[in-house]
Amino acid sequence: MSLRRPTRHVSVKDVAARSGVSFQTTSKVLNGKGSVSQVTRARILRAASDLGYVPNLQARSLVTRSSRAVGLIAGDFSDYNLSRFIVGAEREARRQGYAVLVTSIDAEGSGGEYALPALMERRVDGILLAAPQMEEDRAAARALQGTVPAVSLHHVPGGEVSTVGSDHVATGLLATRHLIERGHRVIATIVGTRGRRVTQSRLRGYRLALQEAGLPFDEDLVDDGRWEIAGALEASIRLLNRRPDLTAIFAQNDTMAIGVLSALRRLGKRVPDDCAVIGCDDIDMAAYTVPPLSTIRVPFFETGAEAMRLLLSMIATGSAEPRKILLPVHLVVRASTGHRHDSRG
Amino acid sequence: MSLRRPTRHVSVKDVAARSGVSFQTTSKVLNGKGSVSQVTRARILRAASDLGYVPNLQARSLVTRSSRAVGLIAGDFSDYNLSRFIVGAEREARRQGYAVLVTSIDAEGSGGEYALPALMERRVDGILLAAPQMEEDRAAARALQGTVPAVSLHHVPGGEVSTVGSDHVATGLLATRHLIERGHRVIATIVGTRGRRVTQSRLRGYRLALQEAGLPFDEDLVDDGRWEIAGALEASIRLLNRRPDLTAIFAQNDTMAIGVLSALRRLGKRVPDDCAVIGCDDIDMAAYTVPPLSTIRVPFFETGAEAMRLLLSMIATGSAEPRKILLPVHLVVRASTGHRHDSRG
DNA sequence: AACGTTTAGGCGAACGTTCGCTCAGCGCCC
DNA sequence: GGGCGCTGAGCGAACGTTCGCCTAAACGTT
Repeated sequence: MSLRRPTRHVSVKDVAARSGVSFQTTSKVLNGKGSVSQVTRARILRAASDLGYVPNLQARSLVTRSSRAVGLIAGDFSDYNLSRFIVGAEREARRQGYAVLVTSIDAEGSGGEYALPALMERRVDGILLAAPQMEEDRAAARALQGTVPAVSLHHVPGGEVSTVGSDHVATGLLATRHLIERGHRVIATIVGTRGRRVTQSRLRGYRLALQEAGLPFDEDLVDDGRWEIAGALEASIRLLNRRPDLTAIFAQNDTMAIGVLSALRRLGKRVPDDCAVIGCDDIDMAAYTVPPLSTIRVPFFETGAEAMRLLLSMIATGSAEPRKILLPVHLVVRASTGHRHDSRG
Repeated sequence: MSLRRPTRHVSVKDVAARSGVSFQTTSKVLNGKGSVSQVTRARILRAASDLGYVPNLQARSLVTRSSRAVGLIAGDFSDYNLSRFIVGAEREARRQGYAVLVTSIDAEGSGGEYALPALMERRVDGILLAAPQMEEDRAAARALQGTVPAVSLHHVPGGEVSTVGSDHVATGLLATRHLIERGHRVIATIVGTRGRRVTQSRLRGYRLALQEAGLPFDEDLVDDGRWEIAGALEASIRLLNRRPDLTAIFAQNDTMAIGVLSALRRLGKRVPDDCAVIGCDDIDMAAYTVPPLSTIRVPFFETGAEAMRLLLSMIATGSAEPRKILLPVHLVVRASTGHRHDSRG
């Protein structure tokens, strides 16, 4: 009864003492290994349940050298997309009996240099990265080298880290192509933060679609909405000032699309008649804006699950060879892109 | 070099070997304990950094009997409110050097009976509950008894668990009182899931405000929006059918308020002239609906931080005495409740 | 009756720490 | 010059597991 600070938990030795066998035998029974007679097995199990025995996974991982825990380095998960991703990842980890240790890092990326060592101290078996603001963080990428298997939602400098994501180029392509098919010829786009890869890829999709249709690309039709409602609202106004002839706007996410709708309403423009709007992501709210928002559905939840699946398989097989997985996206048509537009170009 | 499955990490013994002292002395230096001469101290630190030593917190917690980790049992954290709460809690834990182990449980509450043992196996020092769907879960509450300090965001049967939350009665009161001050006399309310405590408390606030003003309470003015946009949309239509004379709607959260706005637009009613709308929570989007939504700001982030602070202090002091903390909410006036309404009652 | 083979369970060691005790050496004081 | 009190460092034990090896008894076989 040598008690230190906190109350002692019941250990395998306590169970052993109560059932009159060695603690190693107890361990065997509890893990279903070795050969133990029916009667002692029953006696041990009984004792364990009487005592309320809960195995100590920390002690176990000390000897097995595997914690069956993964670390998750996440950006702000009050962001809808990220949170869906995390839910998917957590669910999959749990399904496979892994614990998830989360550390979030701030928008400015502070905490990033702290997050990794903190997880390593806890001996996680692998790391899942979900913090887009780190995508150009070379220091973090280097720190990750040769530690533990890692999978990332975002790009990681060096290309040594496996990546799971959705096809952002296709996203931009499908959205823009849809507008073109609806008869639009002057199509603006509101992009997210310029430095981000997503932004560039979706923009590339946009240009590709224009090119396919033989439409010119015009810098005046691109503006920056900083991923925010307010940013997109202002960008919409600037765009319409520069190009009053535009008839459609592709916003690089649904949140910004809501800002666009807000701006158009304020300017007295009808959607989709005066101007069509399409977003990306397909957040819950997209179906309930006025008018309901056409969008490109991005499978965040599935991406998270898939990323975790990949990570756990890398842990299991010990494979370190980096893979890149892209999940498909698809078009969801709602009222904001309406029916066929009468091209006036 | 007795390597098992995964690669061996460098341990305190490796550092000791390289600097020619016993590993216990090395441990002392690394923890800043004991008395060690400057020169050996420097030598040890040098060796540790050369080798890239990372302490093993699992081994440490084995002997100290404290993992410096807390468990977080969360509902769906793609829910905005919950995610803000979690961000606040995680941030505070990190600030105090604690790791956070998350397990999410599904909407139906499945996974709840699994979550607790999973955390106990990992020997968390405390548990933070943030899964409103468990608020009547007696089995879970019992399972929590006498294990480890716990703090909850939601009510826990038995009242043995400390609770941190915001003042839901005040929320309903402030919202309704605001509408009354604006001159409204027939005020409807759209509630969330009926069984929930939040729902009941906010409804109580609503009734209190009516009573204050000498207005009658009418069941016909209450309908259920199930916390969802769609639910609130349907509820709004039912309400207006039953009571075409209503001039204001108080939705029990902003998401439902958006559904209300959507319904009113569909019915050709102007906001706030024909009908004023107020929500609760103050989600980001509230400022960008058409018209911008008046609401009651609920401090989710701060609630999370406060809850974690309480939990960690309980862990530190060993105190088990349950506390109830309520954080204040406040009114945010925007266009959806407009200016003074001409009472026609 | 002597010999393999299986079955049931014990035992020591290791995982990476922390902690408290011991002990040698040294300078200091009366 | 003997006792005292530091300082610097070592050592054994413990935390709660898993794992591989060992052994004693029981069994079946010619």
